[in-house]
Amino acid sequence: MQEHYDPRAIEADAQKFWADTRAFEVKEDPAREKFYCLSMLPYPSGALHMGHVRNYTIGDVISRFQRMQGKNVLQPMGWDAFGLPAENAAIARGVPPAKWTYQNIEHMRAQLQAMGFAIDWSREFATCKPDYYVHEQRMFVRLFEKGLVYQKNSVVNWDPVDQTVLANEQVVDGRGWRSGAVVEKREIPQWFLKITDYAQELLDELDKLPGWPEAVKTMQRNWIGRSEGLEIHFDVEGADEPLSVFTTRPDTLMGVTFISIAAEHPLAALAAHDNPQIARFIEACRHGGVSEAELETQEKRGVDTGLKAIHPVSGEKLPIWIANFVLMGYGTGAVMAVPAHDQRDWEFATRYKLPKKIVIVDADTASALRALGEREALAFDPMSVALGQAPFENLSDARALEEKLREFTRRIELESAFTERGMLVNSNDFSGLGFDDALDAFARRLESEGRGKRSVHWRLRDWGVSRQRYWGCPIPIVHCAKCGAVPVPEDQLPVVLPENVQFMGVQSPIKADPEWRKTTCPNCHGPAERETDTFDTFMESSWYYARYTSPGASTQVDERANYWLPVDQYIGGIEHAILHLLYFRFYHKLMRDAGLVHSDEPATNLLCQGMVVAETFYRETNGHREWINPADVEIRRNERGHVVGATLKADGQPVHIGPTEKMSKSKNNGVDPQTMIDKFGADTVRLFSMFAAPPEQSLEWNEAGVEGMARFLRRFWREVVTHAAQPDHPELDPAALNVAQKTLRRQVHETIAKVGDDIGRRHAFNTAIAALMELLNHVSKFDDMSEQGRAVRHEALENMVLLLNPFTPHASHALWRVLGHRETLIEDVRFPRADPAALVRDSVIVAVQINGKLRGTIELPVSAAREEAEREALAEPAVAKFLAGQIPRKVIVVPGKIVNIVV
RNA sequence: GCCGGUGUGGCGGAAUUGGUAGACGCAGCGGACUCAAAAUCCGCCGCCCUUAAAAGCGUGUGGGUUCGAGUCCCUCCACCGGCACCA
Repeated sequence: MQEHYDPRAIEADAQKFWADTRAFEVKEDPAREKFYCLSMLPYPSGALHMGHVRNYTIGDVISRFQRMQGKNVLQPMGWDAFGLPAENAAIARGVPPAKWTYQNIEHMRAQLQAMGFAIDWSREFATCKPDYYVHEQRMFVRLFEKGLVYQKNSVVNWDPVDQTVLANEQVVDGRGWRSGAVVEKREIPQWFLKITDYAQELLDELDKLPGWPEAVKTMQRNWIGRSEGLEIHFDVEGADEPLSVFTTRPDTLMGVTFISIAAEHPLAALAAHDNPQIARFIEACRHGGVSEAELETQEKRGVDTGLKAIHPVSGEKLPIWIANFVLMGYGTGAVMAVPAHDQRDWEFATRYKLPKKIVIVDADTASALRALGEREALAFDPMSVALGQAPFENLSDARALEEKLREFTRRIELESAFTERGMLVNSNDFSGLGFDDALDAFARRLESEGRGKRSVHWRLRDWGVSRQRYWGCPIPIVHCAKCGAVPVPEDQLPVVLPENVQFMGVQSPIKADPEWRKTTCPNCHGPAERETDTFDTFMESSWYYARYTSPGASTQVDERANYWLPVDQYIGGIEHAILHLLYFRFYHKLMRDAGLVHSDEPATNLLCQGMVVAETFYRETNGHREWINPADVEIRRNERGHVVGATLKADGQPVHIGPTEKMSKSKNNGVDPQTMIDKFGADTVRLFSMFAAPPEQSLEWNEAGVEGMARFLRRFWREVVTHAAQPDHPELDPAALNVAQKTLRRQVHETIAKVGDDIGRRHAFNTAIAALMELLNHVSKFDDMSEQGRAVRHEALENMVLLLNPFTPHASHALWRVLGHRETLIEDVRFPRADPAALVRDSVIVAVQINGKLRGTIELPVSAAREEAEREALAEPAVAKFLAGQIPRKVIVVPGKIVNIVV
């Protein structure tokens, strides 16, 4: 065996062995416990980036660890192959998207294999192949028949120069990224999946996912956004139809001073009819992007329509305004405005000098009002309060209350809305009620008069799956002049996307080609046209996990799915916390309801890993920043190790140090994993990416740190090889060990316990590796060459090889043989278990504090009683000095940890 | 704007249930080995004052709870992720 650690040779050897023995191909085995470990599938963008390396290393560590627990572990891999970047490459370089995609897959597969991931490659697929997406089209047709699919108009970003729909990503500062033209909103018919039919279940079942991070579940709950409230109908002067609004704050109904409607609302069009100023405002609202972030941060503006709504309780006439922050897609496209109790309405009302009417007071004020016991007090308009003249018996109480109300109204008038729940005032016979009673009372009143009803609203909107792009799965619909939209019959599926195409400009080749869409109607057999939109790529990534379980199945999945599902551990980026992970859960329920799978949820445990970041460097000329790759920069430090500057290696001239940011092309701070693998080997890269940060935090790539990992592996290699060259030793006899031998053995078993817990339960891979480094430090210092000394060392090294195997499988594969083992497939050796007898300690160090400050430590037998601990603590010289004769008031003893003396 | 997260030495991070803050690694400093360099090995390494010892300070800010707070509560600040057509 090699004396020096040579990653290139040992990694090639181990990978060849795994490939030759098909070590990671698995099949269903009901007799064994299964473990399905899934990492989010990559988009084949061209080359592996560090985010992939991190994601798949985490998955691989968990997979190999679970396999060492004796489980039947499935770890598959595939390609999320449809998407926008392939079209961009096609437009820029003239390569067809399919060809570009397949080339990328070839390259990236080889890179994944060079990382030594324990993947069952026999199950691999790319989502852009017809034998994958045919099942998606069939499911869509069935959902269409079930009534879970519908078509409606929806707003998109429209580039008026390129004459194309833009993705939100392609809109930069409200302009098209290629043309620079100001984008417009345009409504076009699009297909939707009724995810809202599953809103309640998607919400409720979050409670049945203890293995998902709280942050993700909270984000999903907020995204689904169930809210209970009232739908209220306001009559509109001169209109036949009432105007409906939904509110979660019906208690503020008597504080409504105007109504805001979206620019796309039918009443807005009505008002614009004979008013060019309103028409201009609506036109202005058509510019800018459609993303929520953009709409919510734009300056709040509006225009009075001149129309009046009638308050359903007071009969008051309320102005109707068009406001740019009201979204037609949310709720009813109209909101009742209560400026005194809603911050957004407050800002709008302040800007346009609309009245604010206070109808809620805080608990404090409420109890003061109640204490006065004057029913009439509740009816006062706090805005024009004059309690001094009110018929109160106790004048000083009245004055104090008046002062309180003045301050309250001043704050609402000048500073901000009062948005908390409280007690109703100034609200006719509803005054004096709290939130819940007010909701009941208003609901009863409005329902009896047919002016409203209780209702539940969801923030969640139906899933729009239409994309006006070429490189996606064709939507299996035929448009017929006579029969309308008709789904393609199942026996005519798949509708195949042509792969050998040429891009002329930016338009989708299947939209540009007048022939492709020509077909006959499946219904009437007359001439008809195919849908030329394709599916959102989230469609493919919503069910790929199920397809891995059933390679080659003629249906979407077969019975094998119910052996493997649900996924036991899912791993991917936190950026997918909402959209992908919600569609993924939704699609699983669709498959369940189609009888394809038996479980309710697709994955029981979820780990969201943080991103990979790196330092940035740049030079600035005339305000233009030229970003320099970290690999080309040398850091300068002072004698204390503080960074004092950086220079370009090529010319020695200084460069600026920028912030540490997510690796990206634009900041040129990406580090190529391939370069790292070539230089250090896959095991070192794997080890560093697991050591540098806990998995859910961001990871800062640092080449000096990678060298540290290489150093550790070299030391470990040398330790094992040196030990293996020693003469054979007798069997380890725990009873015959001296103190130093016993100590090392205890450290070995403590490390076994810690590493197993850190990987299996905590997913704290970084501290697992730190514990192994610490143990290597202990082993290196242990220079006992006696027979039992060698036996203890052997036990230590053998266990370390196994504990490291999930992280550094190639090195462990080789070192297992160095230690004389004949069985070659290390994955079939079980993960070590700590020997409880080896963990026993005789004494323990206890900290002694005075008033919570550390003043000394004492060593006590493990079995020491409280009294003994207290006595020893007070006798400790450093402690006695601090006490200086003071009498302890109280002594707190936490056995084995701390003694705190309070004086 | 809304929702979620993070903040600890020069740097990445550790402290798992409220109990010795800084494990482990990097960088730095000193030394050994060497003709020399690399590699390797040994030691030091939060800040401040100091010859040293000792004390004091210290987990983004300000406050609170507790015998005891990086950890719990409130406030503010900064940064990161998502916001429905990037994947």
